[in-house]
Amino acid sequence: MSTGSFTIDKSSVIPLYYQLAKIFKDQITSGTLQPNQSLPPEYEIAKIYGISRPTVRQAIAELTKDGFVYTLKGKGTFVSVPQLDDISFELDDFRKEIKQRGMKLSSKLIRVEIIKSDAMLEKKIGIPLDTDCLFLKVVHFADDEPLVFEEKYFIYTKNKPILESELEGYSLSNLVSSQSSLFPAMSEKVLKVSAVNQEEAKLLNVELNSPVFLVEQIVFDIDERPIGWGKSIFRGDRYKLTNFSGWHKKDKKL
Amino acid sequence: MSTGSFTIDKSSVIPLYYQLAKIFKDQITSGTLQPNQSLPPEYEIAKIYGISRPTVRQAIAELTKDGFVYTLKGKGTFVSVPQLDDISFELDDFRKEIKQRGMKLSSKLIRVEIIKSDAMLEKKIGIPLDTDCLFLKVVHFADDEPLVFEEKYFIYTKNKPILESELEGYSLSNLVSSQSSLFPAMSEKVLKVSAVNQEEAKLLNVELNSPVFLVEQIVFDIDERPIGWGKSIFRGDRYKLTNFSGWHKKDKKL
DNA sequence: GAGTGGTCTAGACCACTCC
DNA sequence: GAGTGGTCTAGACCACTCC
Repeated sequence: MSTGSFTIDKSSVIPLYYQLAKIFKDQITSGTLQPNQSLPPEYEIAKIYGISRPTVRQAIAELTKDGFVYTLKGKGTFVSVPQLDDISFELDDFRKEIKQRGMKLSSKLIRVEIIKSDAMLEKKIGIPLDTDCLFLKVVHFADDEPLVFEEKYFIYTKNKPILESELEGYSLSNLVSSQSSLFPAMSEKVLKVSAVNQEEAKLLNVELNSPVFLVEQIVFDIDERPIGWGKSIFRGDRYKLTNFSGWHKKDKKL
Repeated sequence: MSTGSFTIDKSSVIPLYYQLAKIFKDQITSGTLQPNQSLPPEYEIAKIYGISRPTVRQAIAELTKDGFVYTLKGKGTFVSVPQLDDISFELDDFRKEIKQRGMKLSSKLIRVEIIKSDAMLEKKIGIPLDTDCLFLKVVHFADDEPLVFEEKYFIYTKNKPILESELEGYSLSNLVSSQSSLFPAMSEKVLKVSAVNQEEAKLLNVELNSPVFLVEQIVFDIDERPIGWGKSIFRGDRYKLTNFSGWHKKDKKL
């Protein structure tokens, strides 16, 4: 079973380094090159395919980035063993996701107020006492079905009028950008499981104690000072996080 | 507040491209260079710092990889806007994690048998009917507290004797490697939330209906044929997944 | 047509590994 | 000391963007 040509076409519009990387990828995924086996030295690869060493290095950089090979200084370049046992999950912004599925996205502001940060906010997040903050509760719907419930606190430094429509649909870091003069530079998110309380059950239209995803987010400015905090609850019966690892689907996102 | 030198030291042991990348990183994180602002053209950067264009390009490749800048062909190189609203969670192999925390890891094999794959396995995973499979149930403990409950099915092609100790502690892809002649090349994992049933509650020593993380994994061979399936239940009161994104902690793992 | 990043060459010297 | 990848130079030509 041949998965591709083993020669380089110098007249092709496809870059030489890309053609070379493809050749090695094919040899690795077809088993011709086994894990931990070494590739020929760079100067040799250059000689074999009639190209320069920098071009060979560019191909190897590509293969390294995609996790197919690793290099050891002074020793050589070797085929990687695929990493399958780490879990790395990704969840795009749920607003994007709902729209991508062609569903109607809507949001409802349950509550909004300007508060002074209290001892809880100071202790839990590190926002200094008596700082002006906005506090929001929002429910997000897809095709009129409630899917996500969010509570957010963030430092509020602008004195411009607040538009409800601006508060409903924005993510925490967008809210901080638009409603304060602070610049969100870093974010920490923690994913937990939880069982819904009475308020959450009612807002999300699920039974009391239903299992849900709980994401707690803290947004920091460039000096690592916390400037916002959010809690999002995703219905467990409607959400899952999927992860692919290994060789095949790697270029999915490239 | 100066976060570093703005000149390159050619006599330093630190590579020139790395020094140059550091200069731009400092300017970006300090706000001297704002998001979407352009860097000088490559030939100009080369002239300014007295280095060659390939070295400048190596620095820019580094900055691109770390998410600080992006390039547009024919237009230039620009400072990125930090991406904060994607969720990407990572959970290392839980065995590694428990050991890293200095806790005692142990595993208990609840059940093991050789079965022929049935209609459920064929439908759910795609393993052909009547294929020899191993079926396992294992509970993993940290300091004698049950934390994870796993059920696994995978194709069994070797006829060598099975050692219980080999089955207890291995991850699904390691099990497939060691107990069959198949080569796991890709893995799909889905993370869900769930509430424990009676059996799971008893084994994990939690109350009935407690919320838990549920990870379903399918392992594929190089031709994308499924060769193993696993379900892992992580106690919700003991597990969380943490994620950092943005500019600062980026080099954490490099 | 001027400006930009993308690709490629043919060299050079270095630090590291392994004997 | 031989072999290897890491860094760096000084050029060349190209496709693309924008006018």
